[in-house]
Amino acid sequence: MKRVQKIIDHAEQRCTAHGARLTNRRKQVLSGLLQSGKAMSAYELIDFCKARFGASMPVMTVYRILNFLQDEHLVHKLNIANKYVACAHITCEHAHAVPQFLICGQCRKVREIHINRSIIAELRNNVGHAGFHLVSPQLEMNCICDACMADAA
Amino acid sequence: MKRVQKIIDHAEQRCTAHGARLTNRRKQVLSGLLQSGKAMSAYELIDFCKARFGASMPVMTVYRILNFLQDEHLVHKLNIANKYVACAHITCEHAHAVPQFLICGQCRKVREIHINRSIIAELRNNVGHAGFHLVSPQLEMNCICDACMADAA
DNA sequence: CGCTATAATGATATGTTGTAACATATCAAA
DNA sequence: TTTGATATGTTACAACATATCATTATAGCG
Repeated sequence: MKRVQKIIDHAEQRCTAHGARLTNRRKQVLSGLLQSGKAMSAYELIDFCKARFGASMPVMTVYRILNFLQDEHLVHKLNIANKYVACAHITCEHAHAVPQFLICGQCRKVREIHINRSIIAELRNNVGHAGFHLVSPQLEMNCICDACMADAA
Repeated sequence: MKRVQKIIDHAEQRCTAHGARLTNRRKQVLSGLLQSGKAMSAYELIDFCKARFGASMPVMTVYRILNFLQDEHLVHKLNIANKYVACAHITCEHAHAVPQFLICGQCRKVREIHINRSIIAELRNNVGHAGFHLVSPQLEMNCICDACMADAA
């Protein structure tokens, strides 16, 4: 799991760069998400960390840590599924791009892709005209993946 | 409340047109959402219907009806807020356009606007390239409304 | 019309997700 | 070493949602 360690190191640098601390607990939660490689609910994540690291954590702690990681742009919440995923591009230096999450309604697989800036600009424009300001333009889409599509046929 | 009645009638026509039944209970739920004019959780909706129509409904019934109404494209679920809204354009004849929901993180106000077809096309295109098919491209955005923005300043 | 199959609703219990409120631990700086 | 800030733990509960089985309504048919 060299890859995960590298990402964690990178994340830690990013945190310390502005005075936030990526503590052990926080590393465990982030590692859990990274190692599992998929979206998990807070409760699934607790089980996973318990099994993997022997680290049993109260629910409250996990939620707080997930919020912290979201604030640090290391994790996203998928509202459609009530699950959390590690950001796919933690190691990117450039400002974090806008993620578009594709969630298969059948098998729950999640794919994170990124969006053309012009689209974001137009959405942001719409929002402005309606008397709102965009906080986070993260998009989630109800999809079916090709595999499930084929199964259904 | 002539306006609501008109919308209900229209919705009923649309249902019967393909053999679905807009029963009394279902009308009550839809009317509740229309009359309140805002997004409500299932439990809020129960209270509202109770107060307005004296119609007390078990939770299960409301969720079933909300699902039915979503299948009929008469209601949308806002995943960010776990709330439900009546579709703003029930009476439109044309195929239902893609809604973009702006949700104020402060006061929870919801605004439904619509999206340029070119954007949808591009999103759909992205999705296709990633090996998924779009089921419903409804967008939800974390926003702050101008009023709350002003208050904060 | 009455019968029957199907769809809709009701009732109860339980599962899942998330937060409030308050206590304790940890660590670094004064 | 005290103090203050941040992080974590504990308990209790609120909010959201579904499973299951019973009951009622409705449409369609003979």
